[in-house]
Amino acid sequence: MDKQYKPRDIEQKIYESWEKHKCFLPKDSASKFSIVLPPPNVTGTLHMGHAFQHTIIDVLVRYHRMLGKSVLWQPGTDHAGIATQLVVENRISNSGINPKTLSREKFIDEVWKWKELSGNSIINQTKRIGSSADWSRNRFTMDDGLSEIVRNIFIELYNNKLIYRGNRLVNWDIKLQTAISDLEVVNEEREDFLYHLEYGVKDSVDKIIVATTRPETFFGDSAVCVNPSDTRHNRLIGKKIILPMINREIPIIGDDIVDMEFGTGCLKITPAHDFNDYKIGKKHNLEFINILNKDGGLNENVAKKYIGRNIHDVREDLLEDLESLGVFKEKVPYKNTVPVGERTGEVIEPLLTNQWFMNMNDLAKDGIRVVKEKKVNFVPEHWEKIYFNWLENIEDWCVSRQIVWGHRIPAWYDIEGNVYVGNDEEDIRIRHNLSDAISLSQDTDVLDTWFSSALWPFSTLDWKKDDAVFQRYFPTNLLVTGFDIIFFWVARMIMMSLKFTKDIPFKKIYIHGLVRDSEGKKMSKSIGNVIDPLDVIEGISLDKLLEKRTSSLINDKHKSNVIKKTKRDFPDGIKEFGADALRFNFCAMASTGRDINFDLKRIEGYRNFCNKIWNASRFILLICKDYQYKEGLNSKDSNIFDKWILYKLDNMVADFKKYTKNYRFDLMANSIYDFVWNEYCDWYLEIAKNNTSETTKNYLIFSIVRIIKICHPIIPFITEDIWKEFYNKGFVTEQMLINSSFPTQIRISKEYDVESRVENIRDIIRKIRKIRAELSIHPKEIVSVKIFINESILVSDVNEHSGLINNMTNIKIEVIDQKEENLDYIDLIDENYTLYLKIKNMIDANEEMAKIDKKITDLASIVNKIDQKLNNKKFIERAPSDIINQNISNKAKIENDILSLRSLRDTLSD
RNA sequence: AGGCGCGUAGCUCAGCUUGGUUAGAGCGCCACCUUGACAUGGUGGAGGUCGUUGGUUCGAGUCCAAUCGUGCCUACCA
Repeated sequence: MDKQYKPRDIEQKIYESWEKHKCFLPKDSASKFSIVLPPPNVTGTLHMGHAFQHTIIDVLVRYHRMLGKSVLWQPGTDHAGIATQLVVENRISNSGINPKTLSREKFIDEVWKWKELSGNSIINQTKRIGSSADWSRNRFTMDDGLSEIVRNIFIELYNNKLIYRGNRLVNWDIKLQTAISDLEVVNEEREDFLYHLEYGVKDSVDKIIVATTRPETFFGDSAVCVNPSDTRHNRLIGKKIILPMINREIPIIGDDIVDMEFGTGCLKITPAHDFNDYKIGKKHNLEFINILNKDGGLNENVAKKYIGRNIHDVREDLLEDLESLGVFKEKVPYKNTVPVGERTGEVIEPLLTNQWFMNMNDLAKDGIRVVKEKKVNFVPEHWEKIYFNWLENIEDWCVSRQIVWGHRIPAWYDIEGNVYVGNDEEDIRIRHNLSDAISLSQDTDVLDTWFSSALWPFSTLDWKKDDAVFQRYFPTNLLVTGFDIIFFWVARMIMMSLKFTKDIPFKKIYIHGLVRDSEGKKMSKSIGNVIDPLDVIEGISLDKLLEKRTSSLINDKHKSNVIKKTKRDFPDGIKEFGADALRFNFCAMASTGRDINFDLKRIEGYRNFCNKIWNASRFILLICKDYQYKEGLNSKDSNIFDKWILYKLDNMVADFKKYTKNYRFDLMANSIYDFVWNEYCDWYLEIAKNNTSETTKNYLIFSIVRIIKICHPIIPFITEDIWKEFYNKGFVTEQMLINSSFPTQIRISKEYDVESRVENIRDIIRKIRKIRAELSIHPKEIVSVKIFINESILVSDVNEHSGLINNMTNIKIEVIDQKEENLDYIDLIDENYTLYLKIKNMIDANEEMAKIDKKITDLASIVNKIDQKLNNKKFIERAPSDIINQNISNKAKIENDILSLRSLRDTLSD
């Protein structure tokens, strides 16, 4: 083995060998563990969120696999309708062709071509972080099988009257020219104005002033609304006004929805272009006047000179015209929130269109019920509130999109516009008894991407296709995902599974935080603060990083800033840390919080940890070079440290179990880190150096193998590689670690008080080291130490392990049977023993005495605090006795320490 | 406007569910150490009035109330 661990040399080879040996396929076993991967977009490249999520999943998957279960991790990708279509349109544009000129079929061909070309790149990246998914079952939402399920479910929902077609107001993105979900709309706060428009009232000298943020929609107004109890205006209710330029007469109506305090107290009503006005329009039976074409151009319902102009460009011109007509009087500054398309940045227009909707009422009720009944559990639990809140206020889901990439809606129309829903044209003709003479054309819309995603847990698990697979792995055990798609995805999967499989899709939902940059900002290509997980694994030079980060900036203004920050944060680029370090880091960060700030410094720490394990293994291999390992442990010859490390390992196994159960991967990582480094390497291995007996060798191999196994789910590459060495030496029998079994507890007998005996020895060593360091004794100086002990077991332990103590502290220790009176020694007093160190004339006494005085004062103040408690009558009366005793014994211990320090001080002052 | 998080060491975070040792970890910092697994290392150390105020309690980082700061989500008054 190399002196240093080099992830580059091992990771890819190891992954290939796992695949070659088909290690990711489910084994035969009575108990199962199954999980579906939230399918990433085919457009995507692996980002930190994926890497984090996959790590968490993979830890659990590997753990359960080592428990001998039949583990299925079902992977796949999502076709991501709009996102993918945009990417492909861009590609086509870049090759000099206008994508709009391509036929639907040709365009879809192009998408498939592109999907084959790059759609699988994310899968290859996923493999780099070690995900042990069953790639033989890889699925894509547009696969034939999945598409068939999508169609069938649509048809069934339609036949059940749960899907219907309707003319409704939807969020329209004029750039994409499609409806989008309100979840894809972000509200942006903008400094804007309230525009006051003054209309003359017909057959009256009265004027009425409306306040609006969108003057350009006045072409679509069909009423002006005032509050009936508003004495300024209510007498005008029932009269009419005439809209300027288009000379349309519209009524003044009354409704107490109008806030009298706001603006002018008069509200213009545009039922076809505003969600609130839509409701008012329905209520008062107003005219719905659409003024917009699908591309955002104004239609023939507006004044002639504005026909064809884009609604987002006309405001200034229109205001000028209205001003000259004396209608526009003033504008007042107003902070407004504007709906903006998440993908395009374009202001979203509510638009009346024919769309397909899914009635969500009953589905939502079932979705709420299974979580309320704890059949499905959120981890952490509080996320269920978010889930309930959404489902309780759910509206019908607009499932149609006016794009071409996706599952085409299985509906056909005859020339009269009658709708027929069915599998294909032939199916429809048979079902509805339509002759070939009637020409049918299919709906051009496709389904919202999330429609097929909602079916993912059962559509990928061979629902209605392979009962054995479905029965075995569905429902899945767990879903791991981010809180940002609880609405988009989690809720819909639950509802659709309940509806169609009559079962929940998963028992638990582990919601993880969002990975942010080290300053807590969301990682975004347009901000230029993205860290690519592959760059952390493989490393990247500063130049390349700069290029990456500046190439997709939305705004060139930021460029210099991005360059400056990147240079500051990564002066030498990013070092190569390897997938294992990245994975360990993700586990350590996976606490209950909502945000995860990504800090490269921490990864470096975990890379070092990997190196530590590497070297510990290497050390053991060196020591046990020609050793014949004997399965099983010979406890007769083992010493207290051997027993102690077994005991600690048992705790480790128990911890791991506990932390997988409560999904505290951060505590899991910390507990492993602490044990391996601070107990195993710092103590057990150091101790073992002093005694390389056969028994010890056996314990060394036994213990490191357990550690490698326990660590494997988190850091699979390095552990598998080390395993190979152990396998070659004949120390383990299973050829591959991934197929080995997870350790169970040994439950070592408690006949020896191993922990406290080892703790005593460690304490002696720590005390000596500490005083040596504090008194600045050079490490090479051998110090004579005597120890007087008043506990028999400790006498024998110290005698037995005096060589060890000597080596670990560079002293010469001697156990004496009465207290030492020689003034050349300084003494350290403990409850069970007194240490005498011959270092008096090696040090600067005054300096040391000052240090000791400070420490005595500190300890005295703690004693003081405890005394206050103990002197408090109420404390003695009401506190439980073990707490009181704890305080008493604690006080005694500190007083002992003080005594020891005083005595040390006295010795020094002599 | 409501809802949900967060605020603990220079930085990143545990600890709060179920109140009780001298509040922990990693990184960083300081000193010393080229000790034969590892300098991606070893030994020792410094550093915190737990955002603020009040309350409950014998006892509060932990429970309650208020408040400030901060982040997110949902719904929005044109």
